[in-house]
This record gives sequence, C-alpha cells and structure tokens, in this order.
Amino acid sequence: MDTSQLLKGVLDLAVLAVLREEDGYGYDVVRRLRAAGLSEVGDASVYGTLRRLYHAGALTTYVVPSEEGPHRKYYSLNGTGRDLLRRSAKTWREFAGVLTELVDHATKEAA
Amino acid sequence: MDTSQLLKGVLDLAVLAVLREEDGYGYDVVRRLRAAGLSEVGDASVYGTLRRLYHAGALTTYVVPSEEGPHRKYYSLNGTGRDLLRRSAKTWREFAGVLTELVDHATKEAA
DNA sequence: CGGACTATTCTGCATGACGCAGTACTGCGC
DNA sequence: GCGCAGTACTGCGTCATGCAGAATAGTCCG
Repeated sequence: MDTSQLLKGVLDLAVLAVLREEDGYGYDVVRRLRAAGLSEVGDASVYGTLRRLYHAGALTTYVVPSEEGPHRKYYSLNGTGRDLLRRSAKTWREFAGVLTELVDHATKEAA
Repeated sequence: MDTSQLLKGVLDLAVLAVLREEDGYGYDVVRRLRAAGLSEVGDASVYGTLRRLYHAGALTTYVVPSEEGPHRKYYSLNGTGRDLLRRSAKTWREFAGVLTELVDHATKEAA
C-alpha cells in the first residue's frame, strides 16, 4: 500500500546517493531524503541503514561536537562506498527500467 | 545486494501488470516475469503474491484441467485488481522518478 | 510396468529490511 | 527548573522474498 515496502532494498541506495553529494549525520540525512521526495522514511530506518553500510565498510565516520546541541556523527563515503553506489545505481536503473516498461505496457490500454 | 530486496513491494505490481495483459496461472506468471527481465523471481514468491492478491480481493480464479500435466489454476484481474494496478502504477512511477533523479544527480559527476 | 523427468501447485521456515515507540542527552527559551 | 528542538540509538513486531521440500499428473524410455 504505502511506500514502506518499496523502500526495501532501496534505502541503501538512497542513503549512498545523498552522502555522495556531501557528508552528513543521521538526522540530517533523514531530512535530505524527505526533502528529495522520500517523505515517508522513518528515522530508525536511516540509522539502521547507516549502521549496516558502515559495517559493510562503505562508510567512514567522524564526530563533530556541536555547541548548539548534542554531537553530530557524520558519515562519509569511502572508495568502497562509491563503488557500491555505482553498482547499486546500475542495478537500480536496470530494474526500474524493466518494471516501468512492464507497467507502462500494462496500463497503456487501460482507463 | 541482489534484486531480492528490490522486489519487495514491487512484486505485487509486477504480477498485476502481467495479469492485466492476459489471465495466467502461477507457473506461467513466473515465466512471463522472468521473460520480462525479472530473471530472479522465485516461484514461491509468486505463489505467495498471488495468494495475497486473491485474498485482498484483487483476483478471481478458475481451474483448467490440462492434458499435459496437473490442472492449471488461472488468475484473472477483477475491477478491484485493475484499480489496484492503476494506483500501484502511479505510486511506482512517482517513487521511481524521485529515486532515479536522486541517483542520477549523485552519480552524474562520478566516474 | 518401473523410473525419470517435466509441468504445476503449495507450505514451512529462515532471513532481513523498515519503522513504531521508547530512551537518552544537550542546549535554548521562558 | 520545564519543556521543547536537535540528535543518536535500540528492541521488537511485521511482512515479503525465497530456499527446500512435498505432492500430483502426465510423458517418454527401456
């Protein structure tokens, strides 16, 4: 029904894409994803994804103490991460292409 | 890593799309999906999806005895199913658009 | 006829990702 | 001090995918 199922397997890619543009901390990544149109991402999902990607060796992290609140834990793409992004992006494009074509073909002649 | 996670929440849509074109039985739907490019769908997933969609009231079913093997259980889209397909397709296009844009933007300046 | 193989359906269980709800800590405004 | 916003993290539930396995019905081989 909602996008929660659609997100599965795609949040990794979305997070990588966002971090590719600029390092970011969890709370901020959530906001950026929502601003990009993924309005229904839960923060817990992002933290979980960040942790998975980190343990997978795709991200490095550093803490920046903030005087305007708690510390911020920044994440940054490393070589492995950029490589993963590239491959994931390719997989996504192929997958999305196939499915879009299937859907278009099926709904073209429908009202 | 593979497409199994990508499929989540999308198999419903793919099955609906395939059935929109022509009624089909499980084994056949699997083949059609694979032929369409979704080469990694598992048959058990399709049977499960078919059952979910049926219980959701999106499909009707009828059995056709086959002379070349066991009976075939055909599934057909009804009004609810076509409506679901239309709405799911819309959701998919929006979602895919957002993500593709995000990914393109992030990988544009990458090697 | 027995055995093997294909077509076809279905179920049990494991895996794993998303997210709600809750915890915790830091400054700021009142 | 109280509460609210920013920020991080975790436990548990839910649910879809899929592997492995079972069962039935025909066909072909010897």
